[in-house]
Amino acid sequence: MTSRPPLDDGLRARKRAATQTRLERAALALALEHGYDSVTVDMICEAGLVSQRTFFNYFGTKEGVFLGTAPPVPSDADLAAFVHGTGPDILGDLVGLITAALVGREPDLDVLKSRRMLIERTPDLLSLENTRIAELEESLTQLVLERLHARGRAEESTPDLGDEACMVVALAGSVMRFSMQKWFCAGFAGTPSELLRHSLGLVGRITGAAGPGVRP
Amino acid sequence: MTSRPPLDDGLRARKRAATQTRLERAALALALEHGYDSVTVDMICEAGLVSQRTFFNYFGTKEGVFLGTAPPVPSDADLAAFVHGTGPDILGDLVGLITAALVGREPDLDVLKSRRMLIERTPDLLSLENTRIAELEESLTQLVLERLHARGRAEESTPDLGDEACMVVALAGSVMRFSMQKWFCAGFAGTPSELLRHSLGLVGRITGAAGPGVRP
DNA sequence: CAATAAAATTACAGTAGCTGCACACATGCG
DNA sequence: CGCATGTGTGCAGCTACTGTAATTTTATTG
Repeated sequence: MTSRPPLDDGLRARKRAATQTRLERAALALALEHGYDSVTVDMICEAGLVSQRTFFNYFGTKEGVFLGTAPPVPSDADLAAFVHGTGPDILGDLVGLITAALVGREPDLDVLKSRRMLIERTPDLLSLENTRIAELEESLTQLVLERLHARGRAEESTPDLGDEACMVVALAGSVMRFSMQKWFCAGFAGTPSELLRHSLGLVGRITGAAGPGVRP
Repeated sequence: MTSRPPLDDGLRARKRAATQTRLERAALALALEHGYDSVTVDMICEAGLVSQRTFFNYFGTKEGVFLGTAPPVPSDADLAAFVHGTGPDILGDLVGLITAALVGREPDLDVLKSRRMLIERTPDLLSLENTRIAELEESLTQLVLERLHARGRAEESTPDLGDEACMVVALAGSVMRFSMQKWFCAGFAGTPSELLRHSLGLVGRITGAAGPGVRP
């Protein structure tokens, strides 16, 4: 109890990380081969050389191993950049922030893409993923509120500022879902940032906005 | 097979309907009393005087009895009114259409409100509900596309018209989620249509639109 | 290195949601 | 009444998931 806190690179931590990725990859491979529904937790455990109980100690649910253990949380730097961003396009900046967090988490792009395609085509997983994102909404709303404050907006002059922040987050969710589907299901020939610009352009066209970045 | 289709008001149909609502109400009452997680299917079956097997024949899943059997589908009249609507506010009209379908399905308003509050506070149910709505998205997109065509828009001049329709549906989903949460969790002091107007006003403010219904 | 504390893994038993199947029963219809 | 069809039920079984207690593995300390 008096010793220094456990190192991140001890044998223990390395073994843990190894087991986790081993299970994640085994699960992904099995699902791509047999389909999500046909894959049982026991199959994954056998392929990953752990007991079923250990599996659940790691991921909690069957879906967990496919979604990854950690929710996509942005870096502090990105967070600060967002709050103090001076652009007029809050929605676009927020979408960018979320995207960066999502992509920056998985170093292996092939694995990322396989995983995303599996999620996109599996209702169970997609539903769970949306739930996870919804759990982030509260903190995102807080974040948007901070930015609004930083830009001089206040509850005194705008009583429903909290609602506005909440709606920004909700709209960002829509844009994300649309873009994800476009990117991983339909195939979008272009870069991610082009796709996001396209999506945000659509929003502007629909709501009759002059377009993001308009200056009165 | 040559006889006329089974009457809607035969003994059989009436018994079926009775059993269904009996189970739905029993489930709702149990969940409000003990909490969703503590209620087991067996408890609902005992209260509803049916076997577990029959329960699953009716609802398929535990969640099903709480969400209601049929997804909220608008009436043909409302559908036609939407497609040929001439207002400039597609988003608002679509949100109104969905709301009407949702409210018009449950005659008993107390039951509706209890159910919605339970759904809203139960992640499992909320997630499932979102999945159900997502299943309607394809047909809604088609509907929006029809309206766009009726207003003279065509793929020839706007290649990404399908994307635009898809985004309209996605945005409507955001507005619905926001409004539902506001209505059933926070308490909104006002009529539903006021709430929807408020929500749509927020969207306009965020995207920099001159506002829905603007006439140049 | 040996002893000991802490953490990880495991087996085992049990619960709950859900399904296929076969059989009994009720209803609608001639 | 007699038959076809729809409906309810019991049962066996599968899968996801959890609590518990025992066992093994890693880390630390004397």
